[in-house]
Amino acid sequence: MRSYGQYCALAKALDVIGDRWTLLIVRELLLRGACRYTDLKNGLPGIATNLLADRLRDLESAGVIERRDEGRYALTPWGEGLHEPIYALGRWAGPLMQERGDAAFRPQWLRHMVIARFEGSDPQRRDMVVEVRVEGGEPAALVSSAGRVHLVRGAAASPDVVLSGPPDGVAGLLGGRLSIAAAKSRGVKVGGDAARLAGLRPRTGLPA
Amino acid sequence: MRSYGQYCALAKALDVIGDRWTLLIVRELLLRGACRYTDLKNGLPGIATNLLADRLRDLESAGVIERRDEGRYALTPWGEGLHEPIYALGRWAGPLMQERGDAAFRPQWLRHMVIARFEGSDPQRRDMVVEVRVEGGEPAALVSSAGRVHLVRGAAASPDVVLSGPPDGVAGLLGGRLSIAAAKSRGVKVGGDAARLAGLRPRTGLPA
DNA sequence: CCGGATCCGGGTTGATACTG
DNA sequence: CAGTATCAACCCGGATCCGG
Repeated sequence: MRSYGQYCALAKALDVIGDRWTLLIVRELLLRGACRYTDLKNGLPGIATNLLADRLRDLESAGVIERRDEGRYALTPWGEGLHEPIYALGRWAGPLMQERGDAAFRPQWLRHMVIARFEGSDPQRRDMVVEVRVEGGEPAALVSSAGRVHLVRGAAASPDVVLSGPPDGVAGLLGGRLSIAAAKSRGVKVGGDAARLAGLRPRTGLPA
Repeated sequence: MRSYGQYCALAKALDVIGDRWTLLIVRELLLRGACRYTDLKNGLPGIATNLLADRLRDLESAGVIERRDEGRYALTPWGEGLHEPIYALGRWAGPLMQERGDAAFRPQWLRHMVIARFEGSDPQRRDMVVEVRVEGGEPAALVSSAGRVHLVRGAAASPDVVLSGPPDGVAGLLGGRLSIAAAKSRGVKVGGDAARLAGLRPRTGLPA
């Protein structure tokens, strides 16, 4: 990318990650850890293969990613630091997630939404396990424990709540944009004690 | 901009602010409040006039900015929400600010750097006034009071410390990348009790 | 001077085909 | 699997021009 030529931190940041597709590549690496070329291509529907190769080269020479064993790509420690701006952007764009339309979806992106909303520790958070089954993806378990929320792969052993349905419905409910009733009307099935979901307590602005 | 067509909050955010120059326009509006077209053009050295007009149209139709009285452009409440991701990106890019080279500089960007590093309240922060005189700009006063740091226009009445010199030296010192000695070797003059600067206490990760 | 609009050359992106 | 090659379409940058 052409540099903005401005002695300003934001402009310098955009010199590195401002190109088209670049930040989405970092998103995939944040979500999934070290990835192979084909994993990235699959997690970035719509990218042209030459652009992916170009961006990976640029990111590596900028020091954001590095090549690991077996040709895997991974973020450097500095690259991991893009965590904060990326999730901040995701939270900002929450209102744009109302309609899915015909946009592509990958189940791993649900993890992104959960991190954006429940990141950090909240002592008042209730312990619980929510099984999440989004159409077209493998099941995952949202685990709230010791004040923190995680999303792990695989079905839950004994979930308190089970959520299943289309991506936009499940995402709207987990993202706090849809009430349980509204989510149901979008095709989401809620099993178990739905009222417990309120105990997840989304972040208010406190990280760490 | 062409949409990524992905049902992911980050991709949706980039659909809106991912175009070249767009986030820098928002930076100027965050720093200076409502701006006229010419103010923006001046704060964005290197932008082509047609691109500025295009971006302003796009941002308005997306709901990020709105036109006020006398043709001024201002952020909407949603647009103001870009504060967090923008300053997070600025903090991430701190290491890239080592060398100024021949990059353009505007004195108002110093404010951006101060916000990125000292944003939020810290009860252990010491009260003080630091006058900042960067070459080519009008003087400003960095005021630490009641745990918060602000940068206001104009010379200080009775500053505890006076900083003056070239942009990269002053920015390096305020940004924590240069020691006082290193900043002096880059042409920064430090008047008053330089040791007091340590009492500013940069943010550790706690907002609000 | 302010606030753009128009035009054009060159660079970037996107889609597809191809290769070790 | 992991890219490279090619080429058309689009976007960006720079210059110029125009109405108030």
